[in-house]
Amino acid sequence: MERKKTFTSYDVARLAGVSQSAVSRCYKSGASVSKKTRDKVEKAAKKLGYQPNALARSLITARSNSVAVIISNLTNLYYPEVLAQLSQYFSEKGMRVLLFAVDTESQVDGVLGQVLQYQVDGVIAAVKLTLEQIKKFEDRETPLIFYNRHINSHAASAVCCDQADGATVLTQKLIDFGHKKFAYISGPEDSMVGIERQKATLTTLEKSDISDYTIWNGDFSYDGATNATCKLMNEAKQKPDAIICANDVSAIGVIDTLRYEYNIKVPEDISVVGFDGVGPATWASFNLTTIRQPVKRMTKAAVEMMLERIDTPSLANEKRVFSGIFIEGNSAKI
Amino acid sequence: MERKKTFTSYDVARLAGVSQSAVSRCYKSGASVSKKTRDKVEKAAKKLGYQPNALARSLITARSNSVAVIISNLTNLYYPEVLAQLSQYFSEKGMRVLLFAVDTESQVDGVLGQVLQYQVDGVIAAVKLTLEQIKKFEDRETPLIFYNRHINSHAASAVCCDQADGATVLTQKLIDFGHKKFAYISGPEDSMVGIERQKATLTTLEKSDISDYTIWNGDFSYDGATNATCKLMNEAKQKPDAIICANDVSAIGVIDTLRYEYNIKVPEDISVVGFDGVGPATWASFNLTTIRQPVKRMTKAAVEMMLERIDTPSLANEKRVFSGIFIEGNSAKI
DNA sequence: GAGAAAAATGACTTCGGATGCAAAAATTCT
DNA sequence: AGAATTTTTGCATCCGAAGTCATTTTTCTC
Repeated sequence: MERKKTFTSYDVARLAGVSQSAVSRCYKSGASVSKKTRDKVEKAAKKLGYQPNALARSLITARSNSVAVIISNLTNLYYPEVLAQLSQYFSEKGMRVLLFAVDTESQVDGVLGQVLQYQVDGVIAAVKLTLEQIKKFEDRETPLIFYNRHINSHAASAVCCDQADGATVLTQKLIDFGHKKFAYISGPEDSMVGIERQKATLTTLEKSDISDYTIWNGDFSYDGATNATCKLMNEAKQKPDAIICANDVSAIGVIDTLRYEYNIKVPEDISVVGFDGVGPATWASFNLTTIRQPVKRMTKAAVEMMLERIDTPSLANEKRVFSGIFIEGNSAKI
Repeated sequence: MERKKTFTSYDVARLAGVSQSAVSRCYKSGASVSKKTRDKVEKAAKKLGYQPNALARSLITARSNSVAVIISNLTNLYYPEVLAQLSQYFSEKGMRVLLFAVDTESQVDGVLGQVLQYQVDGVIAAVKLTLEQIKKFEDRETPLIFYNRHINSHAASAVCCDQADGATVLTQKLIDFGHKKFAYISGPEDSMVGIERQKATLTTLEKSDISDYTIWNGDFSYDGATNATCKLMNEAKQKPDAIICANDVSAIGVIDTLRYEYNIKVPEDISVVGFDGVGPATWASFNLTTIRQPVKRMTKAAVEMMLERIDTPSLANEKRVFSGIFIEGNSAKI
């Protein structure tokens, strides 16, 4: 495994007849270089196809210009959009994204070591971290921003969509319309987002003295929702007239199952609502009534907060909470 | 911007009462370290929360253990799955993914400089590159593997799904069933994949002396397909009895439009087929008849080829072409 | 227990670019 | 033109871990 033959600043310097420092300065904005030297260097660099070695630079400047993005479940339909946006915005700011896609949140711990080793300037985590794990970043003064995960303590910054608010709005609208019997298709038990949505939903129901609801275990997935729906239809004593789903993909699974397995009309017979506002939610087959998360604004906020904190590590932690946008589709009578 | 206070191998060495070399050796498998020293070092490292600096290591070893993945369009529904798999497999092999998500392929050129600067050990490109761009990687002996893009010359390795074969199978099945009048919803003009599928489709039709087909411009997207379908239904002299779509998302757009805008039954009145085998294709609403790309096998192959070439840069270029899998759904009479 | 072989260790150098500093060159001012 | 500035420039050093090599320690053999 012999070293690759790439050119270094010394090669450029030799060819241009200047010192290595001069070459280095040509790649640093605001450095003092005469036009003559700059021309010589640029010409030589071009001739050799020279590109500065970002690793060497990072080693000395202690800035890698890269950010780790830790995402739990890229097949979730919601996250790819988030990732694309983050990547886009960071790229515009001259930062690179080092992707850590974990299958299950249990893999997170193994990944964190890697994250630290790569000397990333910051971390965006769309997974849960323990306080201990958070502390590791704190100790290093590496800014950490959660995406759609709160942390009880104020140990880290976060960008979130207001899950509770969105769920409340949705539920209240269903109640106001006159729905009486509810079912809730839940997310995975260990999902913070799922728990918040569920809690807000149930609270809202109970505030209106509605106790006629059942909860069925989905897991944010189409298949999970399908199973939950079958169970619901087979086991529940009476059919609900509204089904509130933990996310859009679940809602889609529910709708499909109702329509194609039980020949039930949505929204005529049963209303179904989701949460997220993913692409397929707008497809004519579903035309979901849902809460859309303002992904662009959220990711942009995350990137901004990150850059601020990289420049000024002492900045206090901050949480930015965005309200979801109610989308009136045609999957619920509202 | 003062330097972050992280511990280095010297700190560990001092605390453990050994030399820096000893610390370094403890982190290299197969190095010669006595148990006593190793224990001392491990204890000290743990106490300080020491993590080796991957940048410094990469600088001296000329191996960054990271791979650039350049992807054009993460909102495409097909790519997130690819990215998740790549990330997963690379991670298992101890490699990191540096993500370069470009919006349009015109952004690629700007990104390539970055890719090189980061000293990635290899590049997976799901975008088109010019021969000149390819040559840059060749010059550096950085392995380059295309994903679902051919390059005419043998200048680079590639992992592809056999677009032509898949399209041929699908088309032939439709012909064999007895469909006579066809429409094709195309992909973007500059998409290699789209062109190959289209060409194979048309060739197959013509081989069976079918000239009764029309082509409508989609762009791999739901909305594009919707527009194309409306045009088709409004402008075509007679309705097709089969619509072949450049990808699954288009097919879904077509089905929805036919059903909800024109009240046409699929597959009873018109057959619709797609290509890719994305998640939503299996949803009950669509139950698409399609060709599924074996994404797991393809990404695994890409990762394997990459690791081989990183170890042995002199390896000849190689193309691995996988056949798609015919999925008989219920969106086409076949 | 002496001698030979093997294993472990640390001093020193290296990777490639950035930067402080002093010297040199260019510019401005008397 | 000469002095006083200001701008450029190059030398030397640094970042943090890895590898080379000579030296020391341990293990093994007879």
